[in-house]
Amino acid sequence: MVENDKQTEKKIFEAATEVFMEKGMDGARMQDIANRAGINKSLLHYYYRTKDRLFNEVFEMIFGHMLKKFAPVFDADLTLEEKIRFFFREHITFLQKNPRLASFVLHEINRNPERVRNFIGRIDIGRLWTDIEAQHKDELKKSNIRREDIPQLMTSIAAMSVFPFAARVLVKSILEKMGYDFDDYIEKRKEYAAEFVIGAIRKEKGIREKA
Amino acid sequence: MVENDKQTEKKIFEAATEVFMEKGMDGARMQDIANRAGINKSLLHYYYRTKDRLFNEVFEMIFGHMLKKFAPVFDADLTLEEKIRFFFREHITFLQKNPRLASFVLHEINRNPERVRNFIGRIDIGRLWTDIEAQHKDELKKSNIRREDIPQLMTSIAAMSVFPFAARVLVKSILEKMGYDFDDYIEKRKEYAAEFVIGAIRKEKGIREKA
DNA sequence: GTCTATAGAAGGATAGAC
DNA sequence: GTCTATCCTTCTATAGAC
Repeated sequence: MVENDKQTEKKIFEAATEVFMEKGMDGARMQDIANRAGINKSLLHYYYRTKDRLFNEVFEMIFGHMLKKFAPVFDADLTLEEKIRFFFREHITFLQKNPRLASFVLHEINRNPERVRNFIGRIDIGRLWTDIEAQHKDELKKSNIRREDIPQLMTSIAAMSVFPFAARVLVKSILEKMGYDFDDYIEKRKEYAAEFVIGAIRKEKGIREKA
Repeated sequence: MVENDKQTEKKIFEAATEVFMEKGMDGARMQDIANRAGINKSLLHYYYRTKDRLFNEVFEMIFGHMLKKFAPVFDADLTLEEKIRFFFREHITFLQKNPRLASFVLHEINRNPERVRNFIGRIDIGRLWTDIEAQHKDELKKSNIRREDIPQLMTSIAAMSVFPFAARVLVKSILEKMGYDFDDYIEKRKEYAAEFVIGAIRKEKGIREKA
């Protein structure tokens, strides 16, 4: 049945996504994936040949999905501050729905650098970069952000959003021991992170004007 | 030879630390560890019984070492701003010397939450927390930082320092494609991160004074 | 396309000689 | 304490029936 083919392949892919996200490539077992998909182990190989191929397809999907979440930042017709608020709202909500994603991607990236380079190679980052610079030339100048500071700023923004999820278990443990609720903390972070970054940027201007 | 006992045990421990940091618990092979230590596989079991025990000892050492790096923040006789500058200088330098540490710890933490809870259980976090609050009561009030914002601030500080290393391969790939040097970026981050956070905090005051 | 059975390899762990 | 040899389990992958 052709109907069933797609069904099965999809079920396998979804089961594999779950298991790989939970255990990572090295910790995942083909048997677990088969069980979760409700099919036989051999079928995995019938559809995907090897564990490696299956993992690669899953990883590329997830990593691509994650990078896509950054896209609006590069073309939205918004001011820099609006973009920052927009980004944190969307991105943290995305990670909220996929709490294991950050940790999974970071681990697998470091485990196999080649994969990342392949991926990065396919993107025209130079283009995105100059777009950002062009779009916000005035704002960057007003905030006294030099070209060489852009990597610092970009990674700081990513850090504010990703870290709480990447260190989820640790942060959650500590917060709960102090009587805070993790979900509530994340919800509040959408706004906090935006104001934090905007404040940091405004300050660059302030300090240098005084000097 | 008693001399050699310590020698061997230490060599094993060091080799294990390297291999576990590189491959993670699931990806590490006892054979690799034996090879790197220049001894036989059986000796690993002679000294550490199982892979699990060996891993646990390594993990506890690394995790403990990492947490210790946060200690000065809680008792140093410095102002809040001085502490922030001190922290980033010390902590980023520490991660610079152990570039795989962040990624390793984050992965293993999420893979086995129980381990973290054990560890956290042993620390009197409540005490540390109230110390921080007491030490900087006036400064926190001046910057209009409410008690409920402390988790946001603390995780933001950790994020600024840890993220570039946790996402090392990705950040490095992108920066290099744009003509930046990663090591240079990290070196500059020691100061950038501090000023970024201090700016963000000052701003909380500013915004609310205007309103 | 899906299953059962099994090959084949790898890895953790132990026994026993030295 | 250290090595060689080997056991035993687990896991990926394939062969072959239906």
